[in-house]
Amino acid sequence: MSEMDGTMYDVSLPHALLGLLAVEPRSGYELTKAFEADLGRYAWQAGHTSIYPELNRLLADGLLEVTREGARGSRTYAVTPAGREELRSWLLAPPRPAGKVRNEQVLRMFLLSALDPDDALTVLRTIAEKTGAAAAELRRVRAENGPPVNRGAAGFGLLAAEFGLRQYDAVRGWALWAIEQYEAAGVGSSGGGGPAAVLDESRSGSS
Amino acid sequence: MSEMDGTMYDVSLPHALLGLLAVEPRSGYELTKAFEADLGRYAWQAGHTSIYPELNRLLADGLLEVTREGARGSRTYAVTPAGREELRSWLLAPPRPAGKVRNEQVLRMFLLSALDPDDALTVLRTIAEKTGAAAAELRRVRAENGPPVNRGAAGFGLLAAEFGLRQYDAVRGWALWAIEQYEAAGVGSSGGGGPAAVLDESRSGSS
DNA sequence: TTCTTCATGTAACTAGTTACATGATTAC
DNA sequence: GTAATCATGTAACTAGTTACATGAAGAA
Repeated sequence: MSEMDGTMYDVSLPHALLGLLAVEPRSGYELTKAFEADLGRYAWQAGHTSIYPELNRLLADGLLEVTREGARGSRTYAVTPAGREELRSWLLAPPRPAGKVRNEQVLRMFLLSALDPDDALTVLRTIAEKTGAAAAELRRVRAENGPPVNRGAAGFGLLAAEFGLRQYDAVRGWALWAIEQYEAAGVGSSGGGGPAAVLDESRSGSS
Repeated sequence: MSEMDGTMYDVSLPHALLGLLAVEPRSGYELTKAFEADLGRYAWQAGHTSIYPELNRLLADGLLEVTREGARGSRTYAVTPAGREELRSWLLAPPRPAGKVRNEQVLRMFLLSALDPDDALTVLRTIAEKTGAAAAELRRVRAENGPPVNRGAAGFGLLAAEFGLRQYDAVRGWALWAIEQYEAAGVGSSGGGGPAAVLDESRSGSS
């Protein structure tokens, strides 16, 4: 094997698993669902094909233990003291500057300035609309039945919902601001040319 | 080869490159720096070892062309009409629900509920502090010399800076909110026990 | 008994990183 | 001439995805 000497784990899937299991012991199958519902929506995604091997690795490393073997071969995992310590030290350690970011949504936003202004406005309006709807939906769900998901698992759902909400609002606010900038620059009515240059002076007009 | 029939590209590195080059033709080296400075900070990261092969692929696909060959073997790439069209259709296409998210920072926040409240508060305070400082710095830089980076390349820097700012503020706001929740639940003074359960009722106290 | 869901796994592939390697140009 | 930076690349590895595969348990 290669799970050796108590190693670094600067990766994150293992910590996501430790975190979910620290809140509440679960089986691999349940973890898979948790990723689809909770974590996967905002923070980290993983399919069962990543999860199961990782669980076995964490087990071999002594960070997890099997607390129950149920029907059709299911195993319920719980975090060991060593696992708790690993999670704690990872969370308390200073994350590398700004952390790893790879967000397709954000990428799309940034590439807007490469589009011609009319297209950019279309995209911005869609973003504003979608994030507005998503935020409203989240608010509705939360108001109706408290923590939207994971009701049994305490704070997780609350923190996540609030974070998602603020995130949506921030993105929507940005989109609306960007639309204003474009419109103030006279796009959409006066045709191309002069003042649009504020946000997009260097497009070569090609194609 | 395998760059065949005008294919799907639901990936994103190629689009990031097309986007940057649509704003302004650059060499692979310059793109690498742009990823470090601009895009890489918020949206997508890539090292030169991913970029160069990808440029060659896009070139072979006819989405890019070499417009200049400079000193020590440098090639300046520009987007072809086909490339512009590819970028445009990708940006206008409806992104898959919520987009791919894999953000380590966000993961850390979510796992907070797995920590005991005192540790969680420490992390939250650090987050609030760090994002506050980052936002202040961004504001300062922007106020001083307009678009912080990429001054020659038009709107990109402006949109990015504003987005980053709102993002920082949102995260900071969330962290402060979360701190309030924990404190309202009586953590940090009254010791563990009763009301802390609001945010963390199910920690099994094990170890 | 058939279909669905639960529950786990392997194999092949894709994307991206780290480490290694090379050479040209500019600054001192 | 020596060091730093510009500029590109290859090879080996890691992480994660998709497709494939299996079987048990419960519902119809």
